[in-house]
Amino acid sequence: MSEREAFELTPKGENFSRWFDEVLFKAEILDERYPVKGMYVWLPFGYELMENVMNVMERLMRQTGHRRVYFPGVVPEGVLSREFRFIKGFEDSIYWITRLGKQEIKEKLALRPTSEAIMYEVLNRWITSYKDLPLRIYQIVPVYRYETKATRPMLRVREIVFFKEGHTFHATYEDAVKQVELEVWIYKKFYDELLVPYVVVKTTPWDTFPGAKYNYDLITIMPDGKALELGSAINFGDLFARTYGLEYMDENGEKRNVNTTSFGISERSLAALIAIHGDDRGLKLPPKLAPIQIVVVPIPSKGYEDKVLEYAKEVYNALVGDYRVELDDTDERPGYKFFKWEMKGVPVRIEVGRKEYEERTLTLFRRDTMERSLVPFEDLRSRIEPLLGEIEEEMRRQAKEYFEKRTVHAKTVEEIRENVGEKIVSFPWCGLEECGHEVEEEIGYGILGYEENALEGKGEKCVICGREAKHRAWIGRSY
RNA sequence: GGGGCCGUGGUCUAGCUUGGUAGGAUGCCGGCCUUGGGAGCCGGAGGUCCCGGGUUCAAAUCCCGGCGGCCCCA
Repeated sequence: MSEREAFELTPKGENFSRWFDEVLFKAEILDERYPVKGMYVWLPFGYELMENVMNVMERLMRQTGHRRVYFPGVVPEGVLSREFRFIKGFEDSIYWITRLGKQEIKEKLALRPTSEAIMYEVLNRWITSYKDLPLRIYQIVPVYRYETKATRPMLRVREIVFFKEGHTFHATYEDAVKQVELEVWIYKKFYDELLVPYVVVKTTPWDTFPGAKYNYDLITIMPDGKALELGSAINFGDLFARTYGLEYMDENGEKRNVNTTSFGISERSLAALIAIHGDDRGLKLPPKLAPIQIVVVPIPSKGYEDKVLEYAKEVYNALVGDYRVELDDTDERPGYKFFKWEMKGVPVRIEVGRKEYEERTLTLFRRDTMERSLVPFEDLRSRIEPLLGEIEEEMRRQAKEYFEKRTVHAKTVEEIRENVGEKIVSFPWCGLEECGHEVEEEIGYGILGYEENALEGKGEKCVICGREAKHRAWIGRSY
């Protein structure tokens, strides 16, 4: 990639991986040239975008009674390894601190791979009575996981920078069940706002997070046909609490175990947004999340340089304060600026040249459809709001179409085989473990999860045993 | 986990087979001319050739080891 091709991308349909790496760099989301594998520099534009994404989630979290906290980023080995089932899923991927300055350390410290152990260690002092429950907290911190597989920017990293993890504590199992339903609701609202399509599935018992009763995953599909896990809502029941001595006293003075859940998102959510909506010209950002919603580009011509620039400033001033707007008065040529702002996914561009100055009009360009329209200056403010809404609706429509094109419902194993790989395939499943395993063996991929009772009463038959199917299970390649 | 490709001014690269003056493009700085979809011309600055060791009169080039990056497959 040379600077000459600063605004050129490998076509997305030709090589998605390459397209994705290039767009992250050229749209100035990440600088991938940091000399530690799997760790990347977040550039200002990318950071602002990610902040906007996180703000959507934080708003939802606060609305539903979660409060932000901070727990330390290192944890002693003894605390971390107390729960064997827990560490089992992570033991190969932990970063250990084994020295302090020149001295060998007495007890190794781990960089947090997630924060359950760190929090639970302290929370048994916070929670003593039923009156302390429920407790809902979250934090946004980096977590470290030594990925042994090939790393990928934003998708498979060794430092997850924007890990937003919610942890909740409840008196009863039923309360925890309700909480997980709330978490799924939060996820849905969140990804609806990101314009990222998804399916919510329960994971199979044999693929459930170690130490969990069950968990729900949100799954989307990347342009290369692979499933990407977008988030997980986990019900631990009292399994974790028992290990860490999390107990409370109920109304009758009896000791009981706390029930806990956790859920989280990361920059993968942004990766999905970028991957699904971007095109061969770069990013396409939802108006609500774009760091710059509107860019004003003056197009000077001989003798009109000052007048055009003045007019462009007038346009800028009419919008600033209500919108995230930028006036690009840099000394570049218009064509260069067009490519640049399209790469960055700015939803609306306002072009202002001699013609617009003389007519007192504006040319509006929308990134999603690449269409231009001419409007009188007086109509600008009344036109811009509906336009941003239209762009969002169009992007939502495109996302739906995208998802439908990459999924299919199969009725037989043969049908699954014909489609899997290219698509993510759903199929009727009776719910029996042996039937699930048999599908996985026949197809060669794992079941991603199932939509619980989605097919109840629909008369569909399990693809293996032919009995009445209860669930719609999903299978396919995944990240 | 298996296989493959690669590392040279800020960026992308030529040179490596056959050891001998590091070349180009782009970007950057100054100037001129321009501006409706990546302009052009003139001048200028910018280099531990990823790191360590070895072979050699001589290493970007050959050998060994390490580090880092990318791609494909599972």
